[in-house]
Amino acid sequence: MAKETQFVEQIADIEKDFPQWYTDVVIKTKLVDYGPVKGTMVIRPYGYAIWENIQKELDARFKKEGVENAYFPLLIPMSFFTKEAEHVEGFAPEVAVVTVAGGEKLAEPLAIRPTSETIIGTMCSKWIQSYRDLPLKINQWCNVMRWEKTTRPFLRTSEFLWQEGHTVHTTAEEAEASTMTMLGVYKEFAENCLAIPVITGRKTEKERFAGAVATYGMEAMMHDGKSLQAGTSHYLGQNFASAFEIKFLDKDGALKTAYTSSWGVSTRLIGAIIMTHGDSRGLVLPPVVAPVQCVIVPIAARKGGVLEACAKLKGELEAAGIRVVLDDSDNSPGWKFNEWEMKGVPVRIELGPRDIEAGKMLCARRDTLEKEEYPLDSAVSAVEGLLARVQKDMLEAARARRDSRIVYAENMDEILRGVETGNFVKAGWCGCRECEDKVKEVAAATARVYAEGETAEKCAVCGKKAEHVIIFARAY
RNA sequence: UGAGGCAUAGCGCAGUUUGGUAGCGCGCUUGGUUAGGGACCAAGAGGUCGUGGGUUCAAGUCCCGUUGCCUCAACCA
Repeated sequence: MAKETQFVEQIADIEKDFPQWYTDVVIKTKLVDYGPVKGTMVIRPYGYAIWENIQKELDARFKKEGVENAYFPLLIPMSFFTKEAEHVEGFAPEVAVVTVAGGEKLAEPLAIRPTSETIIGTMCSKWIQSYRDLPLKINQWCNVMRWEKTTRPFLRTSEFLWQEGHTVHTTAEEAEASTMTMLGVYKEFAENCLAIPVITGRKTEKERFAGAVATYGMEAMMHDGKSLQAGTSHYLGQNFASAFEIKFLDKDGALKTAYTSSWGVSTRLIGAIIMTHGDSRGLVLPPVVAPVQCVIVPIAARKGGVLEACAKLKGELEAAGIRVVLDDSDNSPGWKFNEWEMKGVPVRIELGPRDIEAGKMLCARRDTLEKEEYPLDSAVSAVEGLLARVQKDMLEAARARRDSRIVYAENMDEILRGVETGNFVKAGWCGCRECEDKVKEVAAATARVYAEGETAEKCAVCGKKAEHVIIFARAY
């Protein structure tokens, strides 16, 4: 029997020690390394490739919505930053500030962007004069910095990569519609590309983005039943447009203040993928964003013809646009199986003398660990079909898992019991801040989003008339 | 900032109680044998024990200071 290595032992039982399992997997699979500055991460090539695939998929969707990419500066003058009162108040504690440059103290300190509403607002006010300039829809891919107290790779880091979209409109209705459209784009993307089922909805006042009129979020359930906010879309009303004087001359000749929205997803999505699909063997990556979709492991590679057959197969798959790697290193096959499983590669092909003789290949899928034989002469269609099935089955499995862990609560005890056992808890809520705070205090759970289209008789906390049904959960 | 813990080879750790030549596993290097679920044999390389001071003939070990990191609470995509 083969000796288990240290690494496999270290990937803890996922049910028992989920956060530790998560950190081990992220580091050991070489997605990231810790950066020299506390709370930062160095994203290694394998991890960055996932991000590139996410970017590619999102960019295609943004383009369909008429959104163009642009870039704005990293440093924001403090005076810009302080124009919107609630915004600066909300972000002040976590902003890093540059006070010295070129060896001299700066006359005005520069904030390292925690988000770019202020600088984009400033620029938009210069660009927009007429209703003909609207709507304006821009997106930027960039890094932002928020000086967090505790951090975890991908889920919460001091510096992270994201995209932030910003739109400017002539009317409130149009800006609100844009907010909802982008939320829908995120949901479709999360489910079809990342195989992560999400619940979208409006957030409570308490959870609202600083400076927004309304914040909408998408919430994903992790393996341990905790929620992760995987993306947000904000309707900003005229809050930023007023502060930054984004005005336009309308058809009727009147000078009007515009309405804006903003929306973003971050490298946290990579954390969401890991925590949604991963198992005790390591990563399980959805084929659409997997850096390597298929790995070929030669068996008895030194025997005549094996490596040649593997190379030929690789060429065919590559030509079909499949991201494929031939592992011709001199590690043992068993080692390679574990290594690539750990890295979450969706499909593995084992090809040895016996298969070549029989004109077959053995395919193993990462999500179910099932192995099946396929004829070599139709390898491309077999792998394409397998990748599509893995993608679909991963979403369905995650959805079934999540749906089985959504419960209803009538009172505080049930809320507590629900979140303690790793569930999303739907409960009636009167709408007051006191009840929301009490849930946090007693159950250590927060209001994630309103459950759209659901009603309840009374508030599960105070028993007064319920205004909404809300989803409570413990969150990352 | 409140509380607890850790710091010894690239990684994970033992050694500290009772001071006496710096250890183990994995990984790495070289050569050989292997190959359908983390192979085996042999030979190697690699550490001023986080850091500053003190006690002692002698400190990884005892004493004082200091720094960094981790977990929990508070803050958050």
